[in-house]
Amino acid sequence: MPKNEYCCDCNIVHHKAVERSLSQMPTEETIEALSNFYKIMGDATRCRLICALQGGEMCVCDLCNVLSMSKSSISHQLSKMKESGVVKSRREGKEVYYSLDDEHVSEIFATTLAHIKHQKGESK
Amino acid sequence: MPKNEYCCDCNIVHHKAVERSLSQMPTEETIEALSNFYKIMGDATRCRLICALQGGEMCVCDLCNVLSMSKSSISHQLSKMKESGVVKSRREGKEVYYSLDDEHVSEIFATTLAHIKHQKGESK
DNA sequence: AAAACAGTTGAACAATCATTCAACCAAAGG
DNA sequence: CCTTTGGTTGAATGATTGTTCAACTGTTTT
Repeated sequence: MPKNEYCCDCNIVHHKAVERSLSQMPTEETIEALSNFYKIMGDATRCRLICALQGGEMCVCDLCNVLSMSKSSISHQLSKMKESGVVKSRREGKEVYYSLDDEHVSEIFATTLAHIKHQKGESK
Repeated sequence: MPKNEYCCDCNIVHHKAVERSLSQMPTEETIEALSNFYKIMGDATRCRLICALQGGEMCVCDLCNVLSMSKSSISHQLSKMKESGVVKSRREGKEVYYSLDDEHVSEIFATTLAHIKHQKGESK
C-alpha cells in the first residue's frame, strides 16, 4: 500500500479532520492580514505608543519624551503604524500630531489585557 | 533658558500631556506581556495553526498536512505556542494531540477579524 | 531486543526587523 | 534669503526569528 498523497511520511493522518480543517481555513489573504496586524502590535515600542495615544493626540516630540527614545526611531515606528491603519497624523505648523486611527484597536488591546491578567492569575 | 530635562532637542514639549501619558502608562511587565502575546500571533504559520485547531484537537502529523509543512517546523512553532499558553498538548500512544488552551484567543481572533474586514470595507 | 514510527530538539542559515546615524524636507522667524 | 526647528527618510548594523537538516526521544510492533 502506497503512502498517502500528503506531505509527510506518517500513516496515521486523520483524513476527515484534515479535510474539515482545510475546508474552514480562511483565505491566504485573510491569514496574511491577520498576522500582519499582530506583527504591528507585537513590539514593545509600538505597544507603548498605542498606550500613550489612548489619552488623545500627541506630537512626535511629546512621544519621544514619553518613551525616552530618539525622534528618528519614533518616526520610523509611527510611519509603519500609519501604513497599517493603526494611527493617523495631522500637521499643524511645524508639528505633526498623531492619534489612534481606530477605536477597534483600543478594544482589542483591552481584551488582550484582560486575557493577560486572567492568564497571570492562573499562574500555571 | 536651558533646554528642558527631557530626551530630545525640541522646545515645544506639551508637558501636561506628557505627564498625563506617563502617569497612565502600564508597567514595563505589562507592556512586555502584551507585545509578547502579539508577537506569538504575528506569524502566518501560527495563525494558520490556530485556525486549524478551532475545530478541535489534531495531531502534529494532521497539522503538517493541513499546512503542507514539515513536522519539524510545525513542532517548533507548536512548542513556542505552548510555552506562551496558546495551545496545550496530550500524548496518546505515539501521537501527540494539540488543542487551543484558551477560549480567549478565539475571541481576540474574532474581534481582530472583524476589525480587518471593517478596515478593508472602508478601503481608504 | 530490534526496527519502525510520531514527534522533539539544537545548530546553522537566511530573512526580517528595530535602532542609529546622517542627510534631508517643510514650515516659521528673523 | 538664510537660519532654526520639528519631523522624515534611506542605508547600515546588530539582534531576533522561521525553516531546514540531522540527530535524538519515547512509544509501539514484530
